Amino acid sequence: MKTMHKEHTLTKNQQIIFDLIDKSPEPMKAYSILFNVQKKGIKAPLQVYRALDKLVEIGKIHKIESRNAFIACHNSSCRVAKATAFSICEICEKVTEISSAGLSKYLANFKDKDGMKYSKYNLEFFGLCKKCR
Amino acid sequence: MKTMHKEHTLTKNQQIIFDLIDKSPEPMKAYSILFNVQKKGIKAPLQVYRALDKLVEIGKIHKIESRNAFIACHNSSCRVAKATAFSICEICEKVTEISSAGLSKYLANFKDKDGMKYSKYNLEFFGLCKKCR
DNA sequence: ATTTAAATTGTTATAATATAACACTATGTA
DNA sequence: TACATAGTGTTATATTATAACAATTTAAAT
Repeated sequence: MKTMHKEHTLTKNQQIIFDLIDKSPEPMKAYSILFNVQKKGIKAPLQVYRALDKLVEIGKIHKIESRNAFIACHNSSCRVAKATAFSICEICEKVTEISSAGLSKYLANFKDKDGMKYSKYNLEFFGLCKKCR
Repeated sequence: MKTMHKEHTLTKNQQIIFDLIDKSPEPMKAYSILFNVQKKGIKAPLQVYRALDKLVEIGKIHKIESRNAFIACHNSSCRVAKATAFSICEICEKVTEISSAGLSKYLANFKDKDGMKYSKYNLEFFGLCKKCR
């Protein structure tokens, strides 16, 4: 017993789909994932969506909401899908996960007018990446 | 000539759809909007989506990306759909536009690791509203 | 006033994204 | 073993969104 929280051992489908997304240089859409894993025996949308749901839940991947696409988590500070921030290039669609202690601290401590705090958030910045400017 | 920026006079379809969203206490989904405006002669999804696109573009409404739903803008400080922030209750799905000078200033000035600034962003906070706690 | 460009409309069809329902299988654990 | 929980495979369907094209309206610029 050495870890605080359970290590999620991925199931076969979850592992196949995670590996694909993790290798991809850009966010992947569900049906593109489906197309790419059909040779591995995953034939139906639901098999993909179920794996995606679980992978999002345990924080291995994130959904880019404005793009309906999924990206592997490369940010140790996003505590299990609770707090995510991305930059998105509006020309080339490159997406980068933002890893800023300052930003996550600011947002984690943000209180609205009623004094309410929110432990979970998703932030998407839009602009032009270096290449596209 | 008294205003700096053009006043967008809404077209008939845009006005019908904006009025509906503006009256709604909660974000509305496209096909729910369609159902509600069919009696006014708007019969096809595209007519709805085109009006929605335009209303989003001119900042009269915002899209709640995580919900695929649309809400009227009640925040004078969101400069034409460029910078939006919402709180979303995960139980009752109540959505509130956040109007915080501090937050918008912080995000407008946020620079990533490469020193890049993003003028446009969308932030969605999740939690439980007062009623649901 | 007439022309022209730009935006909007109406329409049919279809693409893309996502879930319901059900029977079955694997896995962990009491 | 038996029980609960999570995952699988499958078919069907629901939900969200856009393509393509012809017609019409609007704005503004001669």
